[in-house]
Amino acid sequence: MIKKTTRDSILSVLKAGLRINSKLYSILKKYNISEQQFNILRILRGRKNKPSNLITLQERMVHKMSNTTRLVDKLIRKKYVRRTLCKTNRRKIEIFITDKGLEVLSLIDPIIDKNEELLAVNLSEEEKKQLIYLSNKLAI
Amino acid sequence: MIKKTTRDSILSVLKAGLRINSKLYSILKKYNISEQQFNILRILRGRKNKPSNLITLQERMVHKMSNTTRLVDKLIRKKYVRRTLCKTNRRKIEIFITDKGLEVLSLIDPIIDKNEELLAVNLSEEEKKQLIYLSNKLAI
DNA sequence: ATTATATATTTGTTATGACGAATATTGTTT
DNA sequence: AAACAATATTCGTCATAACAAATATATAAT
Repeated sequence: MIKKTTRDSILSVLKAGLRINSKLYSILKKYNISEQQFNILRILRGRKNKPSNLITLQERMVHKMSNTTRLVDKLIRKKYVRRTLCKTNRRKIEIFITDKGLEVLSLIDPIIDKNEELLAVNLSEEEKKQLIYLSNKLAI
Repeated sequence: MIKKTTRDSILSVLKAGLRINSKLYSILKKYNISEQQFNILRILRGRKNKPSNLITLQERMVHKMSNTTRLVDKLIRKKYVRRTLCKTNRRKIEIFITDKGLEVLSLIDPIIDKNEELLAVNLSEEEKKQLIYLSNKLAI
């Protein structure tokens, strides 16, 4: 018989994750950008001018691998990223964030930050550290 | 400037939630049942023989409201639930779990339980309680 | 009674996720 | 070099999520 605390700890984290997800999602929606697209833009910015290929992106994405090809397609259509063929290895593509992509990020970032602060407002600094520690030990 | 602990606490919980999700999903997939369908079946079982309508289900579902009508459709096709019209209020439908639905639950339950225990294996009883407390304070 | 409003469900549409197959290129083995 | 395996990406398909609109019934207001 499974312990109630076991089940509840998993359920609590699952639900908290869903609440976070839906909050961030509702913000990004206004900018006509999906969470995963946002995630890709942030990864690209983080890599400065180093090019990224699809596998690099997939590895670093928060969410499960979806269809990164098509996610990038959508970002290209919005002119937030550009894609070129890798010259040394023609199987690879190289993906860069554009100035327009950086702009939209700088627009969204402070709003996400503010909301993340709101999401965590009930936790003290010590509690946040504890939560990081504990949730990292869950489900690995 | 947002604190690293704030951002990390949210990211850790988000990722832990995704890990839980993907673990449970991969189990249920083998039984050709989605998480949300499983969730509905458990809710129905929990309500014994009391009928449930769509709104009851929606309120209790862990995941965001998807399309409950169609989820129930799929469960009916598998003969795990049945649906009748409410006699006193013809806007409502009444949904019940069938014996076949109960059977499939009793098949899956122990496997889910075992995996939930595995997911939480690195946490002590005290830590689980702490995690429940902290994650419930996040994102509300 | 007629109109308006609220409730409960269903349906249509678009976008995305999951996953496997297909294609192209590169690297390795014989 | 030919055959084969490994790597990187793209494409096809189906299921589901998100959301809006439509439909049907019930309740309330005039």
